[in-house]
Amino acid sequence: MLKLSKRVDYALIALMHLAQQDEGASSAREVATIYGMPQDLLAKVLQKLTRSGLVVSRQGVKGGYSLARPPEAITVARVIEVVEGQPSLTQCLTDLGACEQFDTCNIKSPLQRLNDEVLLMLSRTTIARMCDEDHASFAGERTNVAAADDVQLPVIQD
Amino acid sequence: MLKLSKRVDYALIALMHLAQQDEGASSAREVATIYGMPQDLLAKVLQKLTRSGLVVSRQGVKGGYSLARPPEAITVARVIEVVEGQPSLTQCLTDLGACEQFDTCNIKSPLQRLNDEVLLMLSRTTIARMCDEDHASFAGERTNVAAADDVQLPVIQD
DNA sequence: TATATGTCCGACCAGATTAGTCCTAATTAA
DNA sequence: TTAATTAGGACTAATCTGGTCGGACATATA
Repeated sequence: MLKLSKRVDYALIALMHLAQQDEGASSAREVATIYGMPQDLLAKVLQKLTRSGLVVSRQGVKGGYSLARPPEAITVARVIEVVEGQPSLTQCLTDLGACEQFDTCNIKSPLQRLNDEVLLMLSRTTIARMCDEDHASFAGERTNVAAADDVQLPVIQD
Repeated sequence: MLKLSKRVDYALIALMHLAQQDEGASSAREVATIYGMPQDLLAKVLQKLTRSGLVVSRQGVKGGYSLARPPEAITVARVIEVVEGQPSLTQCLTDLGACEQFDTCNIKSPLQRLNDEVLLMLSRTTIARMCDEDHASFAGERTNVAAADDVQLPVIQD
């Protein structure tokens, strides 16, 4: 249903957290416990982000992860690509060989356009922008999402 | 990876086919053989489309399917919703209960916006428009799809 | 140097989802 | 009646996803 995987969720949450950390690295465990996600899985995701140069890791006792570049330079499109591969609405847009059957395919071009538009949108959304939007949701009334009756609004401390 | 399921592909292909059929119904078998897709699976998809009123079916020997309304009135968003449920980028946007862990969740608002934008785009794309775009792809050069390295940034027109 | 804390990474498992098949019933034109 | 067709449930197989485990390596600090 067009869903992003949990891995991408975790990646975005973690990246936003790192973006709001002024200095010093955050360990996978730290981030995992704050947001209530499985530590091992998050660690894997962070490793992928590390290998592809979005974050840097430091091993050892005071180790952890921190952003490798300013949050303005990390797009959602890139994060998705790193974590779960090149995003595309339909198979035949990526593996072009598999489409033999569809000489008569009539949805290639239209879906290509849709795909491009989505991709454009995803690459216009950076981690920095997401941080802004998250904060903005506090300022205004609290009517967004769910029954946020009295969700203890945690101000990210630094 | 943001992929649509095969069912949605089949549904869109079939709907475009029906849209281009001036009169008379097309059987599932006919459509399936033309586009090389498994007949039973397509049949199931068409049944769903029938139940939700996008196409009408006629049983019996000369039976088949035809559009229940003009192709301008069938949006991709609706097709996805019918075939695989309400599309949403992330789980917590649909089942709001599952999010207990994330009081501290920082991605809800930003993803909500992204989700809305994608949905808007999907509901602006109708079967009629897809037919146009498919035809346009013949007129122009045949270079689309595939090696579109530098994605021609499409300006959203309305 | 020893140890605790941390990253790195591959292997593995279980459950969910998806694609696809098969079979039977009901409907209808010829 | 017969053949073609939709309707729909049951089932299987393959794939994907979320999550876990175990071990190797790195490093700050006592």
